[in-house]
Amino acid sequence: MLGYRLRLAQQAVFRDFAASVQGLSPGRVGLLITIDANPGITQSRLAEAAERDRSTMVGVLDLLEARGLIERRRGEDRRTNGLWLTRGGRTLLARALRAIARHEQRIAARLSAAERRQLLALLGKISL
Amino acid sequence: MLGYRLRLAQQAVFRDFAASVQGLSPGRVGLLITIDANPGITQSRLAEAAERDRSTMVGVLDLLEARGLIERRRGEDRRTNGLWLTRGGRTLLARALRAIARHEQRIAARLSAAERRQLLALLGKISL
DNA sequence: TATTGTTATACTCTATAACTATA
DNA sequence: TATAGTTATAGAGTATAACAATA
Repeated sequence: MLGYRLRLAQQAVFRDFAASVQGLSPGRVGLLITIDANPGITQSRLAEAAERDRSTMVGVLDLLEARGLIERRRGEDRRTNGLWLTRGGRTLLARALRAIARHEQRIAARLSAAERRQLLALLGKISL
Repeated sequence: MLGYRLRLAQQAVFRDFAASVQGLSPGRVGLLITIDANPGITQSRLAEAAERDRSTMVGVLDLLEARGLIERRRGEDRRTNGLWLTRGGRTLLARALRAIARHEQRIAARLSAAERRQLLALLGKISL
């Protein structure tokens, strides 16, 4: 029951996210944020941060690179690729972050400030 | 933030579910429950109930049938297949439901009764 | 004409194993 | 030997389009 209701709520929030941040899933935004905060991060360390296999990253980064959002540059350790946001990537990330802020406000508007705090606290207790 | 925390909580609960109910995902259990409650339900109406395309059902039902959990029987409207749980399906469903009850108790144990009610209410407010 | 189950096909997201180039 | 990126492959889980049988 709780798991089910949790999933419904998560899906509702996800739908709102997808509708407001077009063309960038939560996971992709997370990658862009991580790269933005750690310019030159290698693919493997990004994969660790996202808790994904490094082989999974390859295709995702291929897509982000093909869309002109990120750049791979060979590191001084020539086995590695450092990752950077392009100008376009920074622009899109900034736009996505504004959309996410509006999205959060829309979700938060369904709750009072106290309820929101409560919900976060209760979710924290469950997320062992 | 809220969406993210929601996802973490949902994943934590899902992990506990998967660990306690081996070999049957929440979605599959839902199908067995629906068939159990509606013996002879057709594939298309089951698909509607699960909010999936009827073509998606085919493969899932093939698997459940191959595992001997369900039976397809041609309906009097000979375009349709009626679905029934087999004896093995009923046994496994009963076992899964007991495991789910223990799972729910384990999750609920992280919250007081009042907190649990609160959480359900707050999730309801979000799940528009 | 419309519906049911099915198939062929495809897309997303994920992983494991093995390869290559470097270290 | 060990690591980084890559490729081939696979497996859930999902969908759309088209087809045969039936209504």
